[in-house]
Amino acid sequence: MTERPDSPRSRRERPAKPALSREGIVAAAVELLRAEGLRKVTMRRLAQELDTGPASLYVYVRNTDELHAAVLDELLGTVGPAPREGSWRDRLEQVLTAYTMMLFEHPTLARAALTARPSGPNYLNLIETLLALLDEGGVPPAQAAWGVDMLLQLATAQAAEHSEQDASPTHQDDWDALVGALRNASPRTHPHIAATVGVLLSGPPRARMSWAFQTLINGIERTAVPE
Amino acid sequence: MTERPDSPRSRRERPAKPALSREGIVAAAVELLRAEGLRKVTMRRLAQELDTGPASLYVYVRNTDELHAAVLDELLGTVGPAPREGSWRDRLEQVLTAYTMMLFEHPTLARAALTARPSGPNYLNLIETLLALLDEGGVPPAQAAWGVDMLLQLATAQAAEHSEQDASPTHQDDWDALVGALRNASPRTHPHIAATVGVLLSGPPRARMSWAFQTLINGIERTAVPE
DNA sequence: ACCTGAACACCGTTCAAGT
DNA sequence: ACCTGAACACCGTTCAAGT
Repeated sequence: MTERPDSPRSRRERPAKPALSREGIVAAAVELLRAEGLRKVTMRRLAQELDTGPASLYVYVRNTDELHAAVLDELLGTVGPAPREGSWRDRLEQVLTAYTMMLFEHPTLARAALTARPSGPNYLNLIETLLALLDEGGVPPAQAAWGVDMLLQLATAQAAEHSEQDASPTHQDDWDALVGALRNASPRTHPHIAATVGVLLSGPPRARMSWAFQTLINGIERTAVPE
Repeated sequence: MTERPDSPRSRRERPAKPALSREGIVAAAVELLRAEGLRKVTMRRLAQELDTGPASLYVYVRNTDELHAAVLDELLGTVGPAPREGSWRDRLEQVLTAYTMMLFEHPTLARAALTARPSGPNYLNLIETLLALLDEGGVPPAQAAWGVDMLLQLATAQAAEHSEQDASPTHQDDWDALVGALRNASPRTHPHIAATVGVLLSGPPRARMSWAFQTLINGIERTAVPE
């Protein structure tokens, strides 16, 4: 299951030397992300892809983090608007799930998103959608406002953590080590772990994700913001 | 406000060439983290600190991620046991806050913790403590089990995101850009953002963190796990 | 003004060769 | 067996110099 670059030049036939521009750079970065993953979206590699030296990119992009944030906002456009059917709760979960799924495909991007917050139009639209749904559900505006932050954080963290894509051997080993440690926990020193280890590790990821969103929504509904 | 290595050899006088061992390596990594931050905890730099070549470390540590996970578990020992005073809710929040604060000092480590889960004894103890407190609060075991995962995820994500330490100019600029974008959101296209922008950005970080923990605890208390 | 070659100061990881 | 020098294949970012 190795990665295919798909085709080094897609979209158009790439004229000999397209003029540099921020949009062009970001577009090339997205293309590169799709083809080879974020780990390859480096200044040097991107410059190579654009037939120039790395220094040239710094005219349009402050640094690597900013580049990644721009890529994220671009991908956010993929998520699409809220569905029209179902309860506000279901629709809220659907939007969050769609956002999470998009990030699942690019775990490294999710990790970046946790720190470098995007501020592009697509991110704003997402926030607006979430606020509107919470409002529709009768959640007081203050709780909705603080809650949106948590919902996005949860979605991002889920993606950064559980990403199935990231089947790197190390990741798997870490997980196995944790599972082993939990299973072997002594009932004497760690009674609660021993008693609950079955549930601790149970449930398909989808079910846990759904439960997580509902749990957080329930909390947001019921927890007043300090005045 | 530049970083001081404090003193290249601390603790003991460092004999000419201490024998390599996993513990020695991890200890040196923690020392290096404290002195210069996780960004400097690289295989090469660590090897240099230990007077050897980078290849030698690979005998004891699988790779950089595993090294970071080991460092995290080591720091977890710092967090200490649950307090004895106060309601289970307060104590739960205190433990989570202590954990978060520890991670706040090392944002990069928090980011790493999101993916490379530790499985050392200190991590197990933390899980046990959280389970015990939820149990004391009468939260059904299944909800507590899934909830612990979320609580740790939230704490980690908070640290990775809001870390005040990470006052890197880029981070600040990103944030300013987002604030600007929210403030300028048109009431026509983004009515909910426009109406709520005050609260969206309000509140001291501590208050928001506390609210976030309480919100999640409330949700966990009230949301049944699918059978 | 805009662009970039070349350099600086780093990385992780592997492996053949040494002790 | 255990250890490691040296190499491979990369990084981000800066800046003096060119057009």
